[in-house]
Amino acid sequence: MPEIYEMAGHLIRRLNQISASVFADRMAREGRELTPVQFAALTAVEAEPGIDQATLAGAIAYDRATIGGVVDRLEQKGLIERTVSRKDRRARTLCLTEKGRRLLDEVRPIVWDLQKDILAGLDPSEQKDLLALLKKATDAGNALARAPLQPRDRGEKAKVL
Amino acid sequence: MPEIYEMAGHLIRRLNQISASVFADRMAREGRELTPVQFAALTAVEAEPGIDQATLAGAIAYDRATIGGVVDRLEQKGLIERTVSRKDRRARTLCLTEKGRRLLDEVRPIVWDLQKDILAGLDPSEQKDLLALLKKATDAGNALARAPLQPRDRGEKAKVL
DNA sequence: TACATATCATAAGTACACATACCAATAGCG
DNA sequence: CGCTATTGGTATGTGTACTTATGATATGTA
Repeated sequence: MPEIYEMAGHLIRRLNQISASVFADRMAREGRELTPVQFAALTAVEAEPGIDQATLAGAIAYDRATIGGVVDRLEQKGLIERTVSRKDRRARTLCLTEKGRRLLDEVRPIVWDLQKDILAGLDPSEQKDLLALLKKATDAGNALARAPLQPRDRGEKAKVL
Repeated sequence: MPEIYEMAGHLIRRLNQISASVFADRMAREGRELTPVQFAALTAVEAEPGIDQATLAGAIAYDRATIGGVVDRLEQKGLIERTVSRKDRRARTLCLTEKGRRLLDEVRPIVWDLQKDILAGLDPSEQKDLLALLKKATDAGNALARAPLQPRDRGEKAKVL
């Protein structure tokens, strides 16, 4: 019987913990206040302006209820604008504000750069292997997650505007 | 500039999400109500009866404040007993109850078995590789986490009883 | 022994992450 | 057109996961 320290679940949780910590530390050091989800949400809204909350949730693999709160905070910070859709009065259409666009442009290179710190203990070839294995495992396990990723067509524009 | 879907942070989060989901689903199917942390905590208390909360937190790499809540819930379920230490009146000594010991014995094989479902998309040799890389990356990044793992000596008995 | 320092647990506050249930609104179908 | 099923967002509740602050207690040192 393996110890928990050898189990997949434990190791994955630990690495996620490290990853979140690296992200938070780096943001703090850069004088930014942005969480990983918030960054992902901004990125997805930029890629598809006018996206509604449910579609956004699927695009970054989060729960609908969770995204509600995330968007609340992004709106409070003035990074995102939320308007009732004209096509579907249930839906909230999301767009970046000027401030949001600017912040995203500034933060993106930082987030990109910090990725290497997460796996700093591995040499480049190991990093590449790990990334490939993570990709394969997450693709295969996607359906098992509570909030599966709902891949979006690259060219797809928001249908619900 | 890579998309978020290719970034280490995103992939790690997704795999953790899948891992947590597999754990929860399996527990529900087996008619058990136990979260991953709760399982880890029970395991650590069994390995070192009389351990205090801060040491427990270090042993399974959780924040001290988080563990407080986890232990609360385990105590409420009657799986753990919490008593003020006689050696140090600040510390709370933790021990499994008979019910806790029984539950742990029943659940352990299930948790062990479910690990393979988390990485079901990978073939055995890839699973082995991924596990090794995860181990190396977490060991190397341990100090970066907010709640680093404080490895315990295998034979070490609780000093604070 | 007096005192500064460190440690254990808890409290309060923020932010996820999810389940569940609900309402408003749309969509599919006969 | 009316009925039913589905969907988008929110509300509520549970359980992490962390920060910062506080009180009680230990500990090291002068």
